[in-house]
Amino acid sequence: MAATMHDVARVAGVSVKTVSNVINDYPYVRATTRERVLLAIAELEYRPNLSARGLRSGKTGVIGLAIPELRQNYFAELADAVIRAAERRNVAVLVDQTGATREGEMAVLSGDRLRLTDGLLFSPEQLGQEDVGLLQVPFPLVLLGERIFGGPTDHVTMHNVGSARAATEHLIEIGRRRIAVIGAHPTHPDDIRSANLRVRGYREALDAAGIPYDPALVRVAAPWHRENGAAAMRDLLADGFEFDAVFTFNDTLGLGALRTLGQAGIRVPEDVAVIGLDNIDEARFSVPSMSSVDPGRDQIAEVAVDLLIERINEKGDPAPPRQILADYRVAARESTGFVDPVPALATAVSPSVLADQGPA
Amino acid sequence: MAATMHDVARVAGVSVKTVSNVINDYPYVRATTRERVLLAIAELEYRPNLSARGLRSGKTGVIGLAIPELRQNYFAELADAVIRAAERRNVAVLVDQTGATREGEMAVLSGDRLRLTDGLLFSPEQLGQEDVGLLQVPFPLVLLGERIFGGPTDHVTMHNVGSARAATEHLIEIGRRRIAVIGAHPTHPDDIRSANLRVRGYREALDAAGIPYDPALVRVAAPWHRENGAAAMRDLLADGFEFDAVFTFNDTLGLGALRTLGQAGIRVPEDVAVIGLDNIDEARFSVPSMSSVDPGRDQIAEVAVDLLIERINEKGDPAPPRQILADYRVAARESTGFVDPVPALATAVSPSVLADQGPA
DNA sequence: GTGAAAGCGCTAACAG
DNA sequence: CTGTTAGCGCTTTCAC
Repeated sequence: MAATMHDVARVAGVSVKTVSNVINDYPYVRATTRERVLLAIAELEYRPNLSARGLRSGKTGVIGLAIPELRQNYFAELADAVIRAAERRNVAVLVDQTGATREGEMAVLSGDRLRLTDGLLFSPEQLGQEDVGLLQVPFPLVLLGERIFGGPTDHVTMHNVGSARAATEHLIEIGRRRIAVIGAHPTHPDDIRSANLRVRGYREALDAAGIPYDPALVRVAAPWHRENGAAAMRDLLADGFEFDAVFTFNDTLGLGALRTLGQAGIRVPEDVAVIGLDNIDEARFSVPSMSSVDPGRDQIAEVAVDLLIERINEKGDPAPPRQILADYRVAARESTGFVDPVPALATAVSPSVLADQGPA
Repeated sequence: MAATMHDVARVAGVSVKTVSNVINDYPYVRATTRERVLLAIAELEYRPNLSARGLRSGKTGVIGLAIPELRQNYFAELADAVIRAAERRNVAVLVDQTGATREGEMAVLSGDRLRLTDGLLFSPEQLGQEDVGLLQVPFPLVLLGERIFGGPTDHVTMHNVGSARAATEHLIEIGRRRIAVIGAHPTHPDDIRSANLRVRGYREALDAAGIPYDPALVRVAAPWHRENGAAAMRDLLADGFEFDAVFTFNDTLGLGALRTLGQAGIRVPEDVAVIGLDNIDEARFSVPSMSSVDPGRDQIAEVAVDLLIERINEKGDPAPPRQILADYRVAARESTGFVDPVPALATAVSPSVLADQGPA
């Protein structure tokens, strides 16, 4: 049987209260007493029972992270960043996969799958703006991603319009004019999900450069998987190959498009420049290496964990929901004619806080 | 304040024991009573407090998974499989990253980072055979990977020798004779870690086919990252290019090697056939797609979770440690001259061209 | 500075 | 079949 606090107290010749004080860094403990207690702890290899602590304090020190699937690179890297951020704050992370299904995402919000967690970071992939009401849950929740805006919870997300505009501007800067896009969704024009936000950023860049918008260059691809990037590129080529650059709405689509271009014998970046968005690790290792926009994933993880912990510890009336947009930057690589930079490092954290709740 | 069992009992007009019985599917509860309790639970939106349950029962229903880094594809896919397997058994998974450091791995074993978990799945990357003693820990532990063998705990691992032999045999079957290897480690010949096991499988296949072993074709690369696969391939080419196939000890090395071959203008598979090991998702999407040996990751996850749960629930003297080897199979793709199996895709591409989105 | 004692919400004897 | 009750190990008033 593992040692309990009472055992420690007995061995150290003090009361359990004193042991508790030592463990919880209560300042008013005489140094010699503290020493004796620590000795007893070491001797007995005592470890606090976290279930008991959780029961007593109402907090477990664990947060949940609900994502579609770890095998999608983007989410693996997000989970990595979240776990690191949480660890720095002495919090553990329980990872839940929704399987990218609507039922999975609803189950997470119902709280049935919440296990021993104080709150949840949630990155939906199926739920959309029309489900915003489901975010009204009886536990601390921080929303990630670009599926829903203006909900009742804190929300940390990349800057969709800005990073799409940056990607497009990068292609324009290297002299491209016929810039295709892969990853649009066939949705209502006023829908604010990320595909449309990225189309908006793309058009803003075109407008600013005085380049006319050609709907024939904007291709649908959903979901944003490699197969669909490859297929969309095949379509683009079949339709007459009248473009000199492609902006794919994520890196996975871009890697698929690169594959098709390679098979078709089209040179990248000479004939077609390619840029993605997400800056997943893999983009550095394709042939050619792929330029991308880094949407500030590490920063998103840091901020999201901070906000969630803040909400968990919040007392009294909850503060109004906040939306945080991460900083972004272009990572230029071979696919847009740059030599690979030294590996990118974590950027400083200076999130832009949006006053209103409008979409990014 | 959230509802407790007592609230439910009061509303349903029964005792807490009955509520507990209903929740825990105790069979001997009258149907009408059960109905009344379920109604009260729904009405109050009651959720059991898992800290209390954990304290009482000594089990939390959570297991830990300690891996080097989620951003390594292999581990993301492993974690994915583990979480799925655990979910089927109604267990949650807390993911811990050791950062591929010795300190991180030791910290995990010390139990200091164990939080609310009933046991641990541990995949070391730094600890080696000499650290086998550290695996003697006071909590249920199941070892994964190929760093340590013969330890005091259950161990689930791929079949290193067998899958390396299968990879080599595959190359021999398509007519290759000068088969290089990338990924050997500069260790003692009697060391049993996976690099050596894979060299052994390679040699077994050569011997069986009557092909002489040429040490000049066996290249060191460590760690098994893309950069090192690319570098080893550059070395091989620089040394005279006297090989017609390469077996890389994991897929990541293989993708690096592919990159070098592509840059050097060497045709795959015509000039050089390539096969990896791990069968990560990414292997299906390189150019050309890369053959690999599937080491049975899903099976490893299933079995590992089963063994761990079994150990957690074990009473009395522990059974002796077991070692389980997973089944493996070759996934033949373009890099060894096979056409890809049709990729499973879920495309929603009716209008390939997006309708105009209105003014920007 | 430290001790005594209550009780967090649940499960599992045990009694009926 | 169902109710009563005693803790699980910890934190936290409240005394001293």
